[in-house]
Amino acid sequence: MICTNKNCFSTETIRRLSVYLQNLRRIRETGTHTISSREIGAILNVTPAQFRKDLSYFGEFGRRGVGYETDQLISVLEHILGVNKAYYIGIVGAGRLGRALINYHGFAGSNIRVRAAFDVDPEKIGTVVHGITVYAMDDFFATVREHGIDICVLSVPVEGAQQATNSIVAAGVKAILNFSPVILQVPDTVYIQNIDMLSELERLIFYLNNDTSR
Amino acid sequence: MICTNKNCFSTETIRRLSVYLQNLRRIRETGTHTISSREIGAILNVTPAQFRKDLSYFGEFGRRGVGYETDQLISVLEHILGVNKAYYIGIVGAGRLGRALINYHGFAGSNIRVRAAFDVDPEKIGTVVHGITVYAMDDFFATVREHGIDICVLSVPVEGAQQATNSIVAAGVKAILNFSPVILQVPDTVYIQNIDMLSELERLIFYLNNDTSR
DNA sequence: CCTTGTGAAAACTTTCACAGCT
DNA sequence: AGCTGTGAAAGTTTTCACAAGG
Repeated sequence: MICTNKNCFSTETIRRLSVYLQNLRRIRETGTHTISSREIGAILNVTPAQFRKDLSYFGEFGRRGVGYETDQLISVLEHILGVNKAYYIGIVGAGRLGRALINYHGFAGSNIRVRAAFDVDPEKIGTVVHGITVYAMDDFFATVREHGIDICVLSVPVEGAQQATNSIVAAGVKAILNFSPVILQVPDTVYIQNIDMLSELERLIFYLNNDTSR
Repeated sequence: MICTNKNCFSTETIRRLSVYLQNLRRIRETGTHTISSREIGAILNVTPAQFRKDLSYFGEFGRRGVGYETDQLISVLEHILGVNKAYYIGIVGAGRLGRALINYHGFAGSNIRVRAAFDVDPEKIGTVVHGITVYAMDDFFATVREHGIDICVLSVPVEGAQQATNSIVAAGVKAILNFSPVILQVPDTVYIQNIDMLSELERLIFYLNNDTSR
């Protein structure tokens, strides 16, 4: 549950808004100028009512009898999410996963920019991966300042995850995307999203074992 | 909502059980033989009641006045999730992300084994990445049979995602972990979990912009 | 006749609070 | 005294269904 000064809505609403945005960008490429909640629902596997409700927390953006204008809907979503300005990412942990993320193609078309990477391994420090320099964790604080890092992606091994998190918090970064399979302890002024591949896979395994016929 | 022949419970329950399992394995390493729901709750940021409720759908595993035996709890969770036998993974798309996943360290200690990778790029086909051969998508069907692939991880670029999914479905694989930012269309006999980095980051950006003081 | 926006209802999930056992 | 297991209550999210508008 999230409450702004205007309204309260589900955290899932925000996740879905981002999914709507990404997919509408792709839909726009196909030359679709107008789209209804029913059409969006069919493409994104969401009920039309869910889509309309999600938007309703932020205003009225459609035309009755017609639907939504693709362009307008995209700017509305960008504005709601706040992604109409650039955000700078620091990748903490320049192992295989970290290096893959530096060059992640899915950020294309968004305002998210990877600006720096960090590691403790002297072999990696100073190397340049796809135009991004790998800095020492010792220089973390200064480098975060210098590059204006807004969000850190944590891709270090489990053992170092909490310690790296402490550095991130100490440097004043308020948002962390965590790929390590640990629950990080942070003050509640810092936002965390966890991406846990193992638990997603184990969930799939549960489904395979329990034909929860849908 | 998931219903087996015994019981109904939240899909979130399953996700959490997997998180409990991973963390209990780590807790066991520290020599903890007994643990209470209160202690687990503090470590994993879950209410003790939530933990007990999650388990209650599957039986009674604790001792009143004492707590849970770590070893026993781990086997119970492995058994519930069905991860006490090995599962074989095929990585579809051997780009940067795919290659990082082939060597993903987080699978250590689990029964999840990467067995094969696939790509359409002739440059990549036939190469061996950390002991895993990259096969041609043309050989997908046969290779899936040969290696007994249970789950496919989809790490191809957006443009090829639906087509690759169609091959996966046609080959009879019933579970997909999807890293591409598209909603895949599959028959409802196939289970999908989506991992969408961009939407997780955009959610963090929303939080940064709306101090939803918690 | 089609589609949006939305209160109200339904469905689902979490938390409470306490009986029951060690 | 301390902790589990759980029905019942509270809280949250989704869906329904329809008024209002093009």
